[in-house]
Amino acid sequence: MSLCRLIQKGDPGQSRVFHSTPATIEDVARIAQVSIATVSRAIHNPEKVANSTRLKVNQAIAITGYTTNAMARSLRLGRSNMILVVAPDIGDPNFSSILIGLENEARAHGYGVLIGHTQNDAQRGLEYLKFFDSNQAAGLILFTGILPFGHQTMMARLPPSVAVFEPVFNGGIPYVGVDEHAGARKAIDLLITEGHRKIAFIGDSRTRLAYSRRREGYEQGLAAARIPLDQRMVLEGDGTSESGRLAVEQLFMRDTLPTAFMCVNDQTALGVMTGLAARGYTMPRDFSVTGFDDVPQASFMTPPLTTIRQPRTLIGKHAMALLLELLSEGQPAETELLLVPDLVIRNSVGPPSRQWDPR
Amino acid sequence: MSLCRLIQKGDPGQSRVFHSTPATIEDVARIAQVSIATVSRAIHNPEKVANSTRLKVNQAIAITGYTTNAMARSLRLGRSNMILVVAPDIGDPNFSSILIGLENEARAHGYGVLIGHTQNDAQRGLEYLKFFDSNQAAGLILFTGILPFGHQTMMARLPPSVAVFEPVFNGGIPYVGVDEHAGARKAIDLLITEGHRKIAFIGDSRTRLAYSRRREGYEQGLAAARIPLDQRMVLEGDGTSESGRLAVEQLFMRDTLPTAFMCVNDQTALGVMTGLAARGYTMPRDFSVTGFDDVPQASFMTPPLTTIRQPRTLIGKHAMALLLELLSEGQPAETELLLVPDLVIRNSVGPPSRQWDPR
DNA sequence: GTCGGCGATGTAAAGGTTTTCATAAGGCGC
DNA sequence: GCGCCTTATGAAAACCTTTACATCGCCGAC
Repeated sequence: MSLCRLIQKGDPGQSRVFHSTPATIEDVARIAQVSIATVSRAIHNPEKVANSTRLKVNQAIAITGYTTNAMARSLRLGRSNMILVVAPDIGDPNFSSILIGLENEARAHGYGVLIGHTQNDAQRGLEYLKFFDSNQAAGLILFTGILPFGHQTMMARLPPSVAVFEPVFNGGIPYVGVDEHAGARKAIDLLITEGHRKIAFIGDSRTRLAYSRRREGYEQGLAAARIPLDQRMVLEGDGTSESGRLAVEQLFMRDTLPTAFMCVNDQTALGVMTGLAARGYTMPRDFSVTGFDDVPQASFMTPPLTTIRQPRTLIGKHAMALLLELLSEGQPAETELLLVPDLVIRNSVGPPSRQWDPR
Repeated sequence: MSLCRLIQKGDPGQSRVFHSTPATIEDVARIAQVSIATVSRAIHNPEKVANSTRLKVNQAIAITGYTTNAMARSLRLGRSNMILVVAPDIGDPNFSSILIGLENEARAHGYGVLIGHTQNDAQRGLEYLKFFDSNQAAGLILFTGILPFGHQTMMARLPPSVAVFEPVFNGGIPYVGVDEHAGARKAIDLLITEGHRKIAFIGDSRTRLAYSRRREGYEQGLAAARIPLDQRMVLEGDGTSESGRLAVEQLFMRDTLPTAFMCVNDQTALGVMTGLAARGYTMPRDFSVTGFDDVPQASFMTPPLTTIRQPRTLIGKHAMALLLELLSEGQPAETELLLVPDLVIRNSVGPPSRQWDPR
């Protein structure tokens, strides 16, 4: 009779996999002839039950195909095993690779990944907070440094969070990203090694830490090579390819042209190359160009772009690990984790053209 | 005294948003001076409570900032408000746009989107089934026509599912995707309109319905223009750019060359164009090439690829709508929903070169 | 032989919700 | 004025788990 419920529930003609109602801990307890408390312990604190009992329970679990009901568990425990990942735009070319890292790490620890995108709409960002209010998510990954709700007001209710890819402006939120300095240095050092001395920096005036850090890397690289910084060579765009094109136009209106363009990101680099191509120049013969990020299109540009690759999947992995640590320890081991990005050499960098640098 | 718990729980110096413990339905009931049953009804079946009572409850909800605990709700209801989206590879260029549509539609209906990727590993696919066993997800969206677990065995336990982008081989699973026939017709018709008569089709021999349908579209287009089908013009690749390059090599070894290449997807088209460029030809002067999908790189190819755009976001939206309908109605309204894709004209198609078509 | 302590297990409460069933009140037809 | 139907509400069970506490038996030390 201890088997009666199982049989009654299952489809007798089929194997155990085809229950209409999933088995509960009670089914397991009945078959193993123990109490539900023991079953729970056998699962989550195996060292607390006798070997013989554990064996019986495991057999019963195998027979019933029991899986813990996560809803009941979360309800009881007061926390879920979901992590919410919010991005302003899921379509961001960087997003999916980071997501892979996030998801892998989460899954390895029994967590699920929930996604949301806000389209930069604070209202929509707020909607996602309900996942925390209603206990459906335990932690938050923030993409692109944007707090998806009003800044100050909401800090107090903010769940355990980790920012990824770009730090959150002004927040005390742990951050996992790339060592922008080191990356920028790799780009500028390459250009200098190729022989360039007049190197323009096409920046991004939006207040993102990442961008100013890349610029600092540029300046440090020049300084290290004892090349004086020429402010006329530093232009501010907004990170779009259009702003890259505009920067080229501006430079051509002046008397001094650079031999190379170091761009704050790949989009800008694309714009720069488009602008130069429109004027009839060929890269890297006439000008050298570097980007930053290594977006998927980078290898399809003409010429394929030499750039700094974001270790996206790795960033995701570490960010999730940090968040899970935060969740269990309460305190993050570190508040900022920077990974050193690699230089990807393609075909947009060469020695300076004699035409512009007749030295 | 009805307020005492609220005050005790809240931080008196702050607004209601900063509770340490979230309000429960009981807090609301106490403040509104009604039973918890009434509160629940006021929220989910407003027409079942008196107007005056509903008002009291709503005020109490506003005061407490109450949000239904989704865990408790799901536990009680036996179903969750999460939809699992599984893809073999999250990094797939088509994935993120579809995801946007999926997520938007889900959120609009109070559902959350959970993601998983299997890397084509059935074992990992199986792991995701636990989300259903444990009641954490109510429905499943399958990406790229792959059932992430062994085929036959698992069909019986399969949760309500909708396939997206590509139909699931042999499964009775509702499918939302693109009208491959219509799309292929748009490509072939364009080439024919430009004057091409000798058009090669570089296919994908893998058994995906999508691919054979595109080929059917190719054949129908030829038939409609009364151009006899030349089997030597139909090559089978495997959907990779490498197979596109190989197809070019094969064709050049024969006596008859086409004037245009209709490719089963953009990757193949990229390979074809690479192969042609390697032999010194320029598109579209010497050859015309079309793709299918409009992957993000398509506009960065040389020349920018004329292709058929998958209405990805729309597909996602409809797929999620279909799944939610399935969840509430039990039966899908339709079992296959095909959206007509648009032709995106860029610069890889022109009139046939005199060199190959001296007519 | 008794007692303390310890290891293994069971009992029961708690977590927050939805819903069935019962109750109560109010309105209406006769 | 009575009974019946309807409408509004409340009490309590059920969903499934985890865990604090209680119980029980056994071993070793005295």
